[in-house]
Amino acid sequence: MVKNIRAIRGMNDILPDETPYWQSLEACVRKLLRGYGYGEIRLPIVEHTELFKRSIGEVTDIVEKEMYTFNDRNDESLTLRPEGTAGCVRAVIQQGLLGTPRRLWYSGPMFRYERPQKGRQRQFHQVGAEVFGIATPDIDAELILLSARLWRELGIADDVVLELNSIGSGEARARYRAALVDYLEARRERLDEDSQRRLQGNPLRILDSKNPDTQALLDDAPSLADYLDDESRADFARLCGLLDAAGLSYRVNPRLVRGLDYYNKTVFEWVTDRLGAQGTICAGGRYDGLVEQLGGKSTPGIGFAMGMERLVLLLSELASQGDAVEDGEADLYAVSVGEEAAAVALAAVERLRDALPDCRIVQHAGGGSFKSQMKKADKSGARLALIWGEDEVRAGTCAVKSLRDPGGQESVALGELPERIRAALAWR
RNA sequence: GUGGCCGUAGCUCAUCAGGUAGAGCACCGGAUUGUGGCUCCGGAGGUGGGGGGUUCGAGACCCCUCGGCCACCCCA
Repeated sequence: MVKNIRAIRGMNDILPDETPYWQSLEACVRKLLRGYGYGEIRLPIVEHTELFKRSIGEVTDIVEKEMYTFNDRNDESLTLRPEGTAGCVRAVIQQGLLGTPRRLWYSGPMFRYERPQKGRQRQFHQVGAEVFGIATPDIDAELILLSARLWRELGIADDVVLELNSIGSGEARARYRAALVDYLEARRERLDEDSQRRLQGNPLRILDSKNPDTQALLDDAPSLADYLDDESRADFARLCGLLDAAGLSYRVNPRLVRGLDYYNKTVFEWVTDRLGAQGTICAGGRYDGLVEQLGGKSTPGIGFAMGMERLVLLLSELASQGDAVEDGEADLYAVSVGEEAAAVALAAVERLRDALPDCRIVQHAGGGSFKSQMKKADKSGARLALIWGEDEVRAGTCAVKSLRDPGGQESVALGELPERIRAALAWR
C-alpha cells in the first residue's frame, strides 16, 4: 500500500465551499484600491535571500527562523517571500518607478515556516498597499481611511479596532531603547523568560509581551512617546488630527511596536477579538529609510498588508451567525434519456449557452438512470431541469420542469427555450 | 522550537473489565422499467493514523512515530 501524499503542513487547500468568500473579498478590495488610484503590481514569489535579510532585518524572527530558503541550481540562495514590501521596494527601484509619488498594491501568497494555528498558516495570502515618495502624514491618513472603508464595505467595521502609534526616527528609537534596557536590566529577575531573551536582540518587542507580570513591570518603564524626535511627534499629532477630522476612532497604543526592522514613525494595526490569538487582520507603517537601504535614492514609503485568511475567517464567522444564503452550483440542469437524446441535448444546451451566457447550466454527464439524473438535478440546486427523451427529440421540444416552486412542467419548442428560461428565472 | 488536547466509514461521532466495530448524514440501488425533493427497503464503504510492546487475545493498556487542532514564541 502506497502512503498517500499530503499537502505540506500549513499549506492549505481552499475548497469550493470557501472560495466564494475569497472572490467577493478580492473583488471588494480591488474595486476599493482602484477607487483611490492605486495601480496593481505583480511581483515574483521568489527573491534573492539577501533582499529579505537587508530589509526585514537579520535578527528578526522572520529572517532567523521562518524563511523558506533554498539554493537554486547555480547555488544562489533564494527565498520564498515571507512578506510583500521588500519585493515591492526592490521592483520600484529596479524598474525606475520612483520619479514621482506612486501608489501601488499587490496580492498573493507569502510563506513563513511557523507552527500553524488558528489564523496562521505557512502559506498565507496578503493584499498589500504601498505608497512611495510622500513624506507627509496625509498619506498615512489616506491608507488608514482606505482600510477603514474596506471594513465598512465588508460589514466588519464593528468588529475591528484601529491601534496607532509612532515609533519615531531610528535615532529616537535607539535612545529610547537604551533607556528601556537600563530600566529592565535593573529588574531582570522579574521578567519572563522570553522577555529576558529579547532584552539582548529586540528589547522593544518586550513592550507587547502578553505576559501580565511583564506588562505590569512596564507600567513604570520609560515611555517611547517621551523619546520621540520633534518631527515624528508633530507628524503623529497631525495624523491623529486628520483621523479625528475624518471621524475615524482609534486607540493610541504606546506599546505598539512592529517586528520588522524597516518601520519608523507611524505604525498601526487593525485588530479583532473574534479570531482567537491571532487578532491582527491588517498592519502596516512607514518605512522612510528602506528604499535607500536597498540601493534606491532616498524615498519615503508607507504601506500596509492585510491577511486574507484572517479576513475570510472573520467574514465566514459573521456570515454563519447571520443569514446563510445557500446558492447552488447551477441555475439549470440538463438531463436526457437515450443516446440520441443525449446528442440532441448536448447541442441544444450549447445553443442555450450562446443565448444565456450568464446562466449557469450543468449538463448531466456520466450516465445513470433517468431517476438518478433527476436526483442530481435536484441536488445541484438548479431552479429548472431541462429534459430530453424520445418524445422531445421527435417533437423538437424540451421538457422544462420546475424543481423549486410548486410550478410544474411544460413542453417548450427549442427555439423558444431561451426566452422561456429567461422568464422563468427572471433573468435580469 | 515548546506546551495542551485529539486521531474509529467520505463527514459528525458512538461502543468497550481488553474477546478481531456501529449509528446518523452523505453515496449507490430498489419500491415508482420517462420524472427529483418526503417515506420505506436494501447495498457498498474500515489493515480502528503507522510501528513496536504487554496479553491466549489490543481500536481500547504502555512506548515510539506520523498527522491534526489550539496556545506560546512571532506575526497578516
